[in-house]
Amino acid sequence: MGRAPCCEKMGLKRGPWTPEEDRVLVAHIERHGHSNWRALPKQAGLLRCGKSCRLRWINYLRPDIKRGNFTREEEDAIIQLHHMLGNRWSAIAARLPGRTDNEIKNVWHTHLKKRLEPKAPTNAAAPKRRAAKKQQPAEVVVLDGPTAVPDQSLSTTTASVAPTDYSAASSSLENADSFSSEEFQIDGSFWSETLAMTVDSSDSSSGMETADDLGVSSSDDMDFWLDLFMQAGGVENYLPQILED
DNA sequence: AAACATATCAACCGCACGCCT
DNA sequence: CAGGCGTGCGGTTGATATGTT
Repeated sequence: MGRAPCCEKMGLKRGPWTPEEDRVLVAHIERHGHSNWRALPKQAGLLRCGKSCRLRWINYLRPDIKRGNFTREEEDAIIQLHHMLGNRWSAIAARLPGRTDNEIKNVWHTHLKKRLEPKAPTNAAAPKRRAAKKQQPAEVVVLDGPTAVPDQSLSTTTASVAPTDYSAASSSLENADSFSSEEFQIDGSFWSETLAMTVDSSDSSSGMETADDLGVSSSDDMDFWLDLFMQAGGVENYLPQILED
C-alpha cells in the first residue's frame, strides 16, 4: 500500500554509531522512554531515522544486553531452539536472556550452521584455505553421518518448521537424539525454564516473555508445541541427561 | 611485510503485521 | 472496511578484523 519509506534519507546519518550518538540516545530513552521510535530521533536531536535508533537500542544499548562471546551452553541452546523454531530469531532470542535476535542470527550463520553441516567432503576442490583452517577449532558438535541434521532445519525459510508441518518438526526433535551427551550439555535449569515457558504461557510473573511476546499465537502455535512436546515425552524423555545434573 | 582470502558483526532494507482512524 | 502509520522481524550487505600464503 505504497507507504512512505521509514525515513527520509535526506540529511539523516547512516553507518556506525558514534559514542556521542549512543550517549544521546541512551540519555533520551532513560528520560523519556521510547514510546514512539519515529519521533524519537527528532526529539533527541539525533540525525538518525527511528528505525536505526530502535535497532541500536535493541541490539547494543539496552542495559540488559549480555556482551561477549556466547557460552557453549548458549550455543547449544540456540541449535536446539533452531530445531524447534526455525529461523525465528526473535523467538529464540526471547529464550536467551541478554541476547538479541541479530546477535543470535549472526552467531548462527557464522558458527553454528557450520557445526551442523555434515563433515566436509575430503574432496580437495571444495574448501577454501581459510575455511578449512578455521573450522578445526570449532571441534564441537559435528553430527554423525546419516543422523546429521536434515537440511530442512537449515533452510533459510521459516517455513522449514511451519506449524502445519508436524512431521518435519517432529523429526527435528527426534534428531536431537543425535547429540551425544558429551556434545550436548545444557544446564538443566535452562531447559526446564525454557520448556516450561513454552507450555505455560500464562505465567507472566516469571519475568520471561510469554508466548504472545514471542509472537507465538497461543491458540494454534502453542498447542502445536505443547502437543509436540508431549509427543516427545516431555523433558524427561527428551533430554534425560539434563535431569541427571 | 604485503597481498589476498575469509570470518565476523553492526547496520540497513524491505516486508508483514497490528493498531488506529 | 480500507487505508495510513508505526513497529518488529528476517535476510542481506558492507566495513573491518584476522589469518594465510
